[in-house]
Amino acid sequence: MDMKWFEEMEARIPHGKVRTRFAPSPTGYMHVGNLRTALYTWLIARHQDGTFILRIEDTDQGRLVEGAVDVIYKTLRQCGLDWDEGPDAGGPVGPYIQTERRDLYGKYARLLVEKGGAYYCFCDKAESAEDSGDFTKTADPCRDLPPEEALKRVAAGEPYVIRQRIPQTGSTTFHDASFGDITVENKDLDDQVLLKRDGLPTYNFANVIDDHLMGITHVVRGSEYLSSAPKYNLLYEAFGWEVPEYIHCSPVMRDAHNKMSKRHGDPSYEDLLAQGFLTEAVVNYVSLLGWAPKGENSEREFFTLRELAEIFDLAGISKSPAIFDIEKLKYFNANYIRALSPEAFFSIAQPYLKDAIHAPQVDIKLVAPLVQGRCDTLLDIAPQVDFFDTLPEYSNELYCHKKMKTDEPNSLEALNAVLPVLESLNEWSYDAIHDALMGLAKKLELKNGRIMWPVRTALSGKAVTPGGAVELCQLLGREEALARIKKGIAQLGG
RNA sequence: GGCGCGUUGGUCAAGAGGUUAAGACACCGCCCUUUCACGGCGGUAACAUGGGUUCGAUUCCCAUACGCGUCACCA
Repeated sequence: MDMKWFEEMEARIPHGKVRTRFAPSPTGYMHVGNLRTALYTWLIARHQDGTFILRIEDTDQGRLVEGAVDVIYKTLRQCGLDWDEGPDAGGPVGPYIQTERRDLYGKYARLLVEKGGAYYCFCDKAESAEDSGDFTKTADPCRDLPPEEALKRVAAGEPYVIRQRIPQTGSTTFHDASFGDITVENKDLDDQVLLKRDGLPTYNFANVIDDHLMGITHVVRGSEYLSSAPKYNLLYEAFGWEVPEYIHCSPVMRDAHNKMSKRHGDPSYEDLLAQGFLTEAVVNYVSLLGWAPKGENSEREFFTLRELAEIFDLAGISKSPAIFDIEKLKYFNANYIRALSPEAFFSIAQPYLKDAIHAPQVDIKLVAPLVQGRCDTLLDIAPQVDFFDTLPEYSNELYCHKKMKTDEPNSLEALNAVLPVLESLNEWSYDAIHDALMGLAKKLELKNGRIMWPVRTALSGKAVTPGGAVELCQLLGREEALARIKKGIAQLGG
């Protein structure tokens, strides 16, 4: 055994700073839960001015999806989760793609056999993977094979796996940053496979090796790995390595019983963008699913990524699962949309506006500020502005509003009074229209609403519009506005 | 089934033995307003259950219930 090589590997490991890693399997898209794991992992690193590493776990070639790695890159970049080391960025402890590290794992597995922490197993799959009723630790005949004999059979080309040798007695205590100490009896742990028959490592083994070799100080992962965690300690112990801090996160749920999943039609990060959500809102909301700021910040909910990095604290991570609530996401999104500068909003909203408004005289740049404060998602824009292109069919009941004190007859009167006033306007500007309409109300000694409501109704054919009568007049342009008022008069029987 | 973990309003959650048990979303009401929305103000609504420990338990311990995870040569 070439101990020199192992020493060199050890020598590469950086020490002293916090190092975290996000280690996704490239399966095609980023679920919300994945995104949250990436976020927490990144936050832990950035909070302590540490290093964030991207590692691709692609040992399961069967599940590989074309282009999936690009989705990961793209998502992390969009979310602002920059990585310091990774497949593309390089770094001192590469390669950062597991299939490019495959030779490593066998060497470490054999090293572990020498150290007594593992053994060769020649059993058939069926022989040790017990599926009878009560399941206990496998009584593997290979466990007690004399080393020389095992080596001889390996040399003879007999197929084998390498299993972890777990003590028959005693117990192992594993520490997790949010779950605390978890103690299990060693007899309840089974001799898991470390190196598969094909020579590739299992996830559990590759993880430990890579995390150690990459100098990872904080391991963030899903709570589904909690039960296998004690075995990790035994592995580290057998190698004589330092155990990193573990942070297990409970899942993001779609409801009380099910995890969010593509299968159930739950949205991935990309889906959410397509549904008109802003990245910043998604990131902010997701950060709060399973984590809450402590102390003085415990009543705050809106945070930029920078602010999160500053205050992120392991103590705030929750042990119980959190249900993803699209309504609350909408609330965050609406707030982020409103907080945008008018220019920023316009550039984001432009495609949606262009898609919905084709009438040439309508200036979408003026429509934008009217809708900015009125949508939860970008998808809410189109249905609000559809009346600009064509006046919808509407019922005269729309003219009746109790609070405005309007009904069909007095709406007709109002429109009849408004028409000549607007027709005689020589300047079709917001101020001119506004003054004319308000002046008319005053002159007739009517509440503003008595004039404004019928006008807005005639112009839009809707009960709810972005902007009021004046804005709509201005945006529709003289010709179209007057035509719609005439249409209203006609429809009211005038 | 064994083992592990979890359980504060519909949802996200603060709280760490003594509190009128925060705050936010949603919901309802009022105000503002040329509509709606926004905004402001207010309201409804919670410690899974049973035993301990304690002068006192949402908080600590033990059961029970329910839920989730895991028990692969998948990750």
